[in-house]
Amino acid sequence: MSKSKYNPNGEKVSIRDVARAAGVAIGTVSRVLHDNVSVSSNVRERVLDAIRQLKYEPNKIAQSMRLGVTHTVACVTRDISISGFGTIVNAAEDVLRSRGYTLLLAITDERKEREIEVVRVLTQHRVDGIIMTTSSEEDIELADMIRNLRIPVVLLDRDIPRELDAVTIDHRRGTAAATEYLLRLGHDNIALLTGRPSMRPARERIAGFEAAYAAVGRQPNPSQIRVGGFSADYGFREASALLSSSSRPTAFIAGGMSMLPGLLRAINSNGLKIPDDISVIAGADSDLALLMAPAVTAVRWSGSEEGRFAVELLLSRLEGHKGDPKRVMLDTELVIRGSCAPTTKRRK
Amino acid sequence: MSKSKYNPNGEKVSIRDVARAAGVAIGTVSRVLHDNVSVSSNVRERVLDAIRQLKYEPNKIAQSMRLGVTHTVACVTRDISISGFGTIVNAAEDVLRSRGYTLLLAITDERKEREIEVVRVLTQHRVDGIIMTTSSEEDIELADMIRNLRIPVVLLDRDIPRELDAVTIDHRRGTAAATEYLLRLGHDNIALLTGRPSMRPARERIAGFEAAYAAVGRQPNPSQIRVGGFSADYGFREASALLSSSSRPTAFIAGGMSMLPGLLRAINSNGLKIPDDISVIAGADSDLALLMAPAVTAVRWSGSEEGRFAVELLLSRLEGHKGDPKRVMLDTELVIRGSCAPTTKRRK
DNA sequence: ATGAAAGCGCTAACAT
DNA sequence: ATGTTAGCGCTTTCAT
Repeated sequence: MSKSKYNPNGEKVSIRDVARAAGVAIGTVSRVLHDNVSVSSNVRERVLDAIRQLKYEPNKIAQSMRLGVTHTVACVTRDISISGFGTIVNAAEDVLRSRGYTLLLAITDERKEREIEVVRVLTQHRVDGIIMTTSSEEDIELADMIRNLRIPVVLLDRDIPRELDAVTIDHRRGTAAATEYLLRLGHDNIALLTGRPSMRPARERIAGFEAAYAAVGRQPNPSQIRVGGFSADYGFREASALLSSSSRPTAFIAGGMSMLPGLLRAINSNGLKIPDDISVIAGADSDLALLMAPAVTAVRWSGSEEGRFAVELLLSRLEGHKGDPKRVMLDTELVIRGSCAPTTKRRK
Repeated sequence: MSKSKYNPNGEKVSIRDVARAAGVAIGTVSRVLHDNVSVSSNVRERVLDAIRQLKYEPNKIAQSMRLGVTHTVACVTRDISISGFGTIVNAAEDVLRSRGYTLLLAITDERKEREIEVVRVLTQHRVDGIIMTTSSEEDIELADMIRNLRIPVVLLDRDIPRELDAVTIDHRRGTAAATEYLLRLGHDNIALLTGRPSMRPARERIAGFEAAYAAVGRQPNPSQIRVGGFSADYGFREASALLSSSSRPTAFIAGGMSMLPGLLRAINSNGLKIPDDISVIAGADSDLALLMAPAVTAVRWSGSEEGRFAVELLLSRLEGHKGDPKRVMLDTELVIRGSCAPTTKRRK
């Protein structure tokens, strides 16, 4: 059979083997592979047959080498065991695949050294572009490294470096709406748990929080704004501390993707009941928020859109689009559920 | 400055540019790159300098071309917005990175055509190995396709094709323990919601379910075993149907990674209370299970270990290990929380 | 210790 | 319409 004839050891079959089997030159094989017009249907058939016989798969490594593009895009992010991130990556993969790209994934654990190392390796792999979150927008070394990249980069929920495209979330409006809602329910001691202001999502949430207070002529108590990290553990620690402090908040805003679990743990272990003892708003929606009893009021946006837009921005650059940095900001919506109660109704 | 001298357009810098800048042959540059002994410290320094000056990054595409390996591994899975899958992929990426590999990710949505297409593309990218779940262990075409791959494949929670390495989970024991526990609480009408038996996790759960019944000399009612899919939606639909059937179960086992959300939705919308009206066990642990009030009793295993073992098996093959298929089965543990009550205590 | 050169698989420019 | 060939960046063998 032709397989043993032209590819005796069952080894890797190359375009050369196909050419030999079809009795044509390799250039011709390449032509049929790329639907190039100038090839007779007779020859085309023979080549296609040989390809099937030999189970030939074009070598994209060699193509990349020759063409200077790899048709790969990397996504660099903190932790995809957080389902919000998974949703973004999922959506990104979907549109990338449908456009002929393959996704490389790198997890950074929000650590700068990892981010730098990982981007270096991706550069060596000659990915065509990168979609990423960074652990800090203030770090010069990080910013320089990204800026000096020779390939387009799209930021996820970051807006520095300014010269890059980015898709961001309107956390400011989301958090303002959440705060306003709590204020209207009579809460005047609201705690905001979020990450470090060196990251946009935290900055924006804080700004929204303060804006809502300002809109009613007040100011939040700075000690009720906790800005140490986006992790569930941080949420747990700070919530625990606040709950046992003398000025215990009557409401919490969990300003991060994985902060609600930590906050709930703290509330549970204090034996508090939502919403009777304490009101809660999640700064990101999740199954957990939706399915708790009572369900948790949440600031919602579409992670799928976030992923999709990021890819669109990137692909547009890869297709040669020049011009100023593009920013896409996604709306947020306050989904009111059962986790907040008016203060007047509160027992004690 | 040397940058403009040797790399005038600020374009891609190659080993040739480095060689020129250092005044040596490209072979020599390659030698210092690979810590090859035979290079004088004098020359080595000059080369290293040039590399720094030019910000040279070796081209892994060219290396792959030359060496025939890409140092990339793909993970092919259903949906990483499910946090259980994210945990596996996270862990896999971590050990891959630490061993010098880069992860490619492909999402299949559990659809056969996608699995086939995606594996073809990954083959073209010449990934060194693949870690994957398949949508069916009975599909001949799928099995053949995987078997004919020229690279090592490690299955995640599947055991067919038999000739492949795999890491599996002891769902049988986990589900048996869950069932036994419910039986001991007095439940005799337990529903099992799980996926199609063409996938190992479903088969094993059913087997465990039946084994636990058999151990007390009974048999489950076949109509209480629903085996149509692993999705939250499926869980919701079947749970809803069962809850409004004449022989409403007194307990549910949600046998899948994302089935608990669906089940809880159904229970909520029926206005039922856990555990008073209905007992629930999750077939996989999650934040949701942990943080519900009451917390949901769950069958737990380590997704991180699953990901890590899968990579270890794969790397061992990549390092040349021959021999029979290796199987690693991870233990499960029934974590008892507050979502199950004895039947005698049930109101009604 | 270092240089020179072949060749990995492919595409595209150039011949015919 | 088809064949031939240079060259993408690299590693490694063979000289020297």
